[in-house]
Amino acid sequence: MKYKRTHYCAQVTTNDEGKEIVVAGFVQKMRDKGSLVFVDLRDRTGILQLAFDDTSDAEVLKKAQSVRAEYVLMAKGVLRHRESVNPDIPTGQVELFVHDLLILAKAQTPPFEVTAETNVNEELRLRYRYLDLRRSPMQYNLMMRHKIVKVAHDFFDRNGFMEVETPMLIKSTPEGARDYLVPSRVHPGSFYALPQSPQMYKQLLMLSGCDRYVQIARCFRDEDLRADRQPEFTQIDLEMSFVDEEDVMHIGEQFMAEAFEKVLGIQVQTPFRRLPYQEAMDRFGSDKPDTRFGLELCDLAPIVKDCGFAVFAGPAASGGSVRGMNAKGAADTLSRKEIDKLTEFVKTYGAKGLAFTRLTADGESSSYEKFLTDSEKAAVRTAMDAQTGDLILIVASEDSDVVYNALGALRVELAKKLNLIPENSFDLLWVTDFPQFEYNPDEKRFEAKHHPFTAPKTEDWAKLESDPGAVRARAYDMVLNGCEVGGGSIRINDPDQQKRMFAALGLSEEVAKERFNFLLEAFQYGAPPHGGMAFGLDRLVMLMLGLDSIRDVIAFPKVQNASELMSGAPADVEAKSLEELNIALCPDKL
RNA sequence: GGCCCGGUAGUUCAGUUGGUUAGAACGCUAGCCUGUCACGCUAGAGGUCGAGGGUUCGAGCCCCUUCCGGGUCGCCA
Repeated sequence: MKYKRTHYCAQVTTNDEGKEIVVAGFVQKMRDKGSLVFVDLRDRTGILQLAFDDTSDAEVLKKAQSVRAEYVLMAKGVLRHRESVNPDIPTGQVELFVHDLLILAKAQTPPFEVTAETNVNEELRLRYRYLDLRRSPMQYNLMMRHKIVKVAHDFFDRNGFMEVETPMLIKSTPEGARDYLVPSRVHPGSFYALPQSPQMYKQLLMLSGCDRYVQIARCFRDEDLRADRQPEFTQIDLEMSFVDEEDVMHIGEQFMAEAFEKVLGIQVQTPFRRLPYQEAMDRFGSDKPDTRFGLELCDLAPIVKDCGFAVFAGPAASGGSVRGMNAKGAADTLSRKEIDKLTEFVKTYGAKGLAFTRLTADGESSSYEKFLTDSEKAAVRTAMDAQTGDLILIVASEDSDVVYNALGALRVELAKKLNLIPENSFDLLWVTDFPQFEYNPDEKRFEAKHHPFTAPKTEDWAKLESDPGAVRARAYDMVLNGCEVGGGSIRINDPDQQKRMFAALGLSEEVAKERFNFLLEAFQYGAPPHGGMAFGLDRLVMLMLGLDSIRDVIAFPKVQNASELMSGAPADVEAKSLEELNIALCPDKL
């Protein structure tokens, strides 16, 4: 470098006027007024105007006139007060009158304008991600992500956690999400898996006496993407020895409080509210409820179990579920047509339909009240606290999960439609007392809701074999604005108990041994009681920044079909590479 | 795997019941301009209408298939 940079663009202030300074960056914009030229120079801090005129060296002026958007420049000059001030930018009082200009790199015209507000198709942004990342909102997102990670390093260090790296090439365990597999060259026909989480390794670190572990860990799950889900993502992963739920949750809350305070300057109240799983489901139809608004669910089964409307009476009488919510004051906001749309909406969650009563000031209409007696009709209205102007929405199903899911989703959809969600608000809570198991009707067996290392509540061990559906886990999820941002549990630390858990999950002793022998074996050598949790970093950053796409907080994200548009990954490999790995492709399946 | 939405200059979009040579803005190129900062003025270039097939005298528009991107259900211990 001919010169050393002395200032970032937006760091200069009126106090620097008269000083000789050197700045470097990209050309945001060039305005050529003939013998008066302005160049807006951008670096990651912001923009500084460079000025040239006919008192400039002729060569320098000519060079300035030749620059184009996104050229890379270094400029040496004297900072001076502007003749005409621009109040819209932080450096709008000053400009750099340039004595020497270095064009360090030329740039092709970019495929889209590199400006803060861009309206461009995301596909194009991702194809040219390096240009997209030059934009100030993306710079901001990456910087905020960095700050959250920094808080994590500092906070956990201060609290006695040590960072340990766990392997990326591990043994595949077919439980849970689909693994990404990596073929082994030296073991033909064998595969590593990329970790879905460092779960077993961090438990082994507790057994190793690390006592408190943390890792900013990359995790991989070969499942379909969503707006808030990437196949490759980052967890703030932690584990602690000699603790119970309270200790882990306390650390988790303290970390969140520090992150919000140091990164956003927002005080969050600790301890967070706690909601047992069943209450969350009954009131909000979700195990990750957004409690920033009402629209709570109401159980109508007791009222309609004997009614003449089979759609309600059937599920209500036979262990299914009939629940509703009252969209207060929405009778006029939502037309029949929009209610039909909501009906289609709940159908995507497996509901057969959406019953409604619309109490507009001009009159009442209902899809189901004609089937009820006057007293049943009144009882439903009373239970829902229905007044003129309200809209009652009801879902009934033999499958309670369908009712919870449909209404849980409908609740959020309605809140958005009716603008019930306060902006810039953060709602943090714990959901506790999760069921240990989830019944899988296809495989006709119970599966771990969390994972197979989660300890059941002490008093529920007795029901492990006799009534698995009633066993509650020592697990907890942290929920932020209706999204799961973290979760964890107290783990099983006794090898016999762990074996018993595997058996309850339908894993034969042989299978359990084959998959988890190293863990079971390790536990024979004395595992301290331990537990931990993991935060989804990407999702946390997204929510803290009020964004609705996880891709906006990941430098180089993947798109819906799990490919990366910039590099084109995944891609074919040379036949030689496959040969080396003893891998043959099935051409008819490609 | 299912459902929904989108794909027209470099970009964002418009494009009438299917009808001549597919438009606008921004950007780009060239020229002019001493206080611009959404600079201004003048001129200009720029299109396999995602791709393939079909219907039709005629397709950006209708039909089928397919590719790409987004949302979502399933899936995500």
